[in-house]
Amino acid sequence: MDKPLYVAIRERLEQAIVSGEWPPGRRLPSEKELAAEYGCARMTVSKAVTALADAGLVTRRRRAGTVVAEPRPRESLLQIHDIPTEVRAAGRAYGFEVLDRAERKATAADAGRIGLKPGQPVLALTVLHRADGTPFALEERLISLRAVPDARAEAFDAEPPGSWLQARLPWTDAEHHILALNADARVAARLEVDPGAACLCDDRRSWHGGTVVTHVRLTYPGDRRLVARFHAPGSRGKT
Amino acid sequence: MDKPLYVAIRERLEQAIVSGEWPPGRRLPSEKELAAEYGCARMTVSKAVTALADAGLVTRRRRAGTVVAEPRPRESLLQIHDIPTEVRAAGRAYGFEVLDRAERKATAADAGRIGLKPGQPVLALTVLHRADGTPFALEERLISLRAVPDARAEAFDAEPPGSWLQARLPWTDAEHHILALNADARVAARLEVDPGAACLCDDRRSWHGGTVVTHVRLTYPGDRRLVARFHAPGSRGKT
DNA sequence: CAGTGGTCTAGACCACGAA
DNA sequence: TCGTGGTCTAGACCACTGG
Repeated sequence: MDKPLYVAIRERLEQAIVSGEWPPGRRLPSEKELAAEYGCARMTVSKAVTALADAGLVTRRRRAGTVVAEPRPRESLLQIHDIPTEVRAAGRAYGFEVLDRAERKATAADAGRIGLKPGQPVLALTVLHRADGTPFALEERLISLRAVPDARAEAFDAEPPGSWLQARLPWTDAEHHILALNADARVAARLEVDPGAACLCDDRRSWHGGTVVTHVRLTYPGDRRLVARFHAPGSRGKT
Repeated sequence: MDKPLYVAIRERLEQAIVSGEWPPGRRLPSEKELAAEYGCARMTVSKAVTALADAGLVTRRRRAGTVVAEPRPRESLLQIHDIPTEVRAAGRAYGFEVLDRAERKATAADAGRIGLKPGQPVLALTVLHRADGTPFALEERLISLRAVPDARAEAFDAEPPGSWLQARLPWTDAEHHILALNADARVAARLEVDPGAACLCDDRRSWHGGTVVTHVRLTYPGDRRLVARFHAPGSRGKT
């Protein structure tokens, strides 16, 4: 695996948190205990736990120790952005259907969207996400089959492509372009909104290491909110 | 100031970079040199420079050293989001006008927006930003006068309030809520778009340390894009 | 090859704040 | 009070890569 020890420690802790094994409020072992557990210096675990705190997964206070943070509000977090998780977190039933699927060589238009050279094999998918049966988001995705050859054989019947991809090839970098559009007839029909209604588009490109993996355009009804939080580098931040 | 040494070092380097004193491509002193310069251990400067690299201000390569990064593309970066900078970076002439200004006790509606208790003194501003004379964004801002008493005496004739605030009380945390709206008559008139046109709203709340400083709603014509980039914690990332 | 950043160690002192 | 995290040291070895 070859990854730095502090990354491995961070991932193990992260896994315990996101899987729910350690629920919000659960206290983590102290740095000293973690150092003993992993047989390393305290600074190494400190680096791992500090990264979790920067990511907002845990809260650290002197004497009180490090505890798993309450999950942030119900809105879509731009950083995470797994639609099934988002819908279920709002207490709604999640469903999806693959409306269209095509495997092809990237056209010039595709190439511009995904950031690959024309001619590279891609998988194009259109997916509708639903919450309590109501259209929630329309997803138009391109997957680089060079980066993810397994996608060719995947039916995407158990999991939508975003979640499937995240499990196999988690992104290391993502770029979102966000814009507002008036719904055209096609989008209005899919999302069951009035033609001309303002919709929010999130064009997202994801990399794994230096490789472009996927491009997705998510179109939401306009009253949906995207939420992004930023923490100025090096500052201690708010409570 | 009592701030940690690695923060002080990061800020000094950051200052040299954002001020343009060290232009893109300029090589920074090596960690060893910086450690000698500041009279501290190499790990301390390493922490500072690593933070700059995480923020994308510099790129680091073994043997080649650390160099000031090329500034990222021309679109609004959600993390930075200074409108004059954004407009000028696109090679357009920037202008703004304060359309409305009122000092008042926070109403219940204000309180919800800015995250303060009702009755706290706030300054409410409406500002129109222009690029080459064309409306670029409509800004509706609340400033906490408890956090920024100087704002009461400021005319905002040289600088728009966003830039002015950033210079006095830089945010340490920011939360953006992004949504799409159909322009109502008032917004359409201000932005000179058709009524009903899709507009992009960025509702932003900013903190300095634990204190709410300001809330701003920026409304853009829908074809404007907001761009956000994320780097997964602990990963090495793309080129 | 040699210099750079990347990681890690085994200590240390201190400030904070819950008990 | 006293355990916790926050910071810092003065070394170390290694991987990578430009010259």
